[in-house]
Amino acid sequence: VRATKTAAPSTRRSSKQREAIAAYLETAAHHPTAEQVLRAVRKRIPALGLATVYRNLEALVRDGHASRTMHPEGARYDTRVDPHHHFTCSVCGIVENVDPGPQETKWIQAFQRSTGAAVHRVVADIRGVCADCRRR
Amino acid sequence: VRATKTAAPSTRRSSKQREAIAAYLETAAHHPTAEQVLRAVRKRIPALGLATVYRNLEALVRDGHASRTMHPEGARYDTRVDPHHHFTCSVCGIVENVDPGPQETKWIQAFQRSTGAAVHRVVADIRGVCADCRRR
DNA sequence: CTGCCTGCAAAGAATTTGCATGCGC
DNA sequence: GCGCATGCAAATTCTTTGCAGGCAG
Repeated sequence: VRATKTAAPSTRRSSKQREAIAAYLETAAHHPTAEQVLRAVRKRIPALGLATVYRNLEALVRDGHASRTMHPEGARYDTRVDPHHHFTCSVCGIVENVDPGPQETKWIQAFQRSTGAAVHRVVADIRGVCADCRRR
Repeated sequence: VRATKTAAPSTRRSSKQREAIAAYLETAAHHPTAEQVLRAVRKRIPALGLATVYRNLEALVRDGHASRTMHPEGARYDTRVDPHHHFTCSVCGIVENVDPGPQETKWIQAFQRSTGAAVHRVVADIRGVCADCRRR
């Protein structure tokens, strides 16, 4: 019986839980919350605990395999770790990835020049109505 | 004794709490959290309750006098309600407002044209190191 | 074996809500 | 006087942590 400190799992060991969570995140396009990951992965591993989901998501983020973004409703996870943005439709609630554009790069470069700051990362939260919802 | 439902205060009535909270937010440049607003305003109104702060901040946001942005550490409030962005220095933690630039407008226009979506709002979360911290 | 990882439950942290009281009108 | 906003405390929600046992290596 020794001191414990149940932090995020390291990358050393595999477990079917870890693999299932990572696999689900790969296929999930909707930037799921931890709750949604739990419900989805429980279809394959019914005994899965929420704490395990959080611990593994934390590890995935720490190791650069996923990213975590804050929404008003809570944290959302995503396997895209390269620079990109999010578009949220205020009608249907869908969250889509948006690639950076050349105009955006120029904008950031101008910002760096004028302020003297060094920019490491830009995440834009774009809100509006998606094409599908506009048609209705 | 009647049914109650303590929601955000309406705009009809004034209270010194409400005014003090709004006034502080006007002068606060650091995009304070609810906790920080509480501590600051308590210097003038020691009995101020945290729930009152939350309720009034909610009302200010609802009425378009303030905006709420999610940071990994929690919600932050700001009196700027026109389009703008946030730059967070990862060294000193300061949060600064960033005005939209012409390049950014072009970027969003290109996004709307290519996707067919209608964009209502864009908030960029820019992370990096500010000029002051870079000099050290 | 040995210790990392899991599941469950309890602890924390942030935010919201219920109620009785008091202030603004 | 009436009713809305406040203050306090309890309730919620989201996330993290403590343990004991099981599985991977």
